[in-house]
Amino acid sequence: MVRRTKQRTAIETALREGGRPLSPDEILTAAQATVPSLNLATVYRTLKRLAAAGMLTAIEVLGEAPRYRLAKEEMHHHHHFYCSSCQGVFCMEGCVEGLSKLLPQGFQMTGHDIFLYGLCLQCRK
Amino acid sequence: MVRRTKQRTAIETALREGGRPLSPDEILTAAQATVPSLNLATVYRTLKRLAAAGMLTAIEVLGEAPRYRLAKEEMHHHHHFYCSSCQGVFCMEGCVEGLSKLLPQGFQMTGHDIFLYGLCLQCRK
DNA sequence: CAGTATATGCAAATGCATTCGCAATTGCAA
DNA sequence: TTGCAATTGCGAATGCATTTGCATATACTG
Repeated sequence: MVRRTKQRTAIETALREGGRPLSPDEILTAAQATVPSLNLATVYRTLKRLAAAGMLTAIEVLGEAPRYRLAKEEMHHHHHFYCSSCQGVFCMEGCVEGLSKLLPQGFQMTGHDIFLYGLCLQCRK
Repeated sequence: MVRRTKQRTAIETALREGGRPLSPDEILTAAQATVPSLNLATVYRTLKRLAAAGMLTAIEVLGEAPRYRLAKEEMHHHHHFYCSSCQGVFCMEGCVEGLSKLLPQGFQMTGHDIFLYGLCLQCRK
């Protein structure tokens, strides 16, 4: 039977209110504001449980630990922005046209990813 | 003093003739056609040396080992295609317009990456 | 051709994100 | 409130790409 613990609540709250995909460490830090004793292993266990329940989506980042987000917030097609100052990942609405014109002759495209790099609003100040 | 050994020659040849960015393992396999005794550690040592000399560019792949390519072949702006069947990475010419319209208000873009996924010509057959 | 510093192969070591074992803790049904 | 199974924290273990130590092999100068 699944129990509702303060660590799980804190982790899910962190994910829900993060406003952007979070790395396991970012989740740990955010949730420790509520449950200081929280352990990284527990974060991973909870992420795994959420993922098994299909409630979590992973966002891979080039050369870094993946970021996680509640699936329902990640549902629609969109892309990500990576802040090279704070290492944060942000979601961006919309997409672009004409990607298939990049495709080499005879290749078949099933999907795509776009990553923009730069400075987020906070770090730009 | 730097020596020209058959393993280095084989590794550089593999990179030069690969026609696409290669992973350390792909480089190992390709170069072993010439030097069967070649060791993965030697591949890494050679890649490191090339990188230190600025002759090598790394292409990060989501959740996988990076691919490497001689810098002069990677010079111009372009993007990559990942074949989900053979795990190969291919270069694509060209780029797309309108990326900056994705940018959230107040964010500053310094660069971008585009990855297309699908099947390469070989795997489609 | 000999001498030696550079390279190699091998296996062991690292660094890392992630997972596990286990004893102690804690929700929650009765 | 009680009892126990689900959870947790902790440290040790894993899996992985990559690096290193060292004895052996080899390229290259003289």
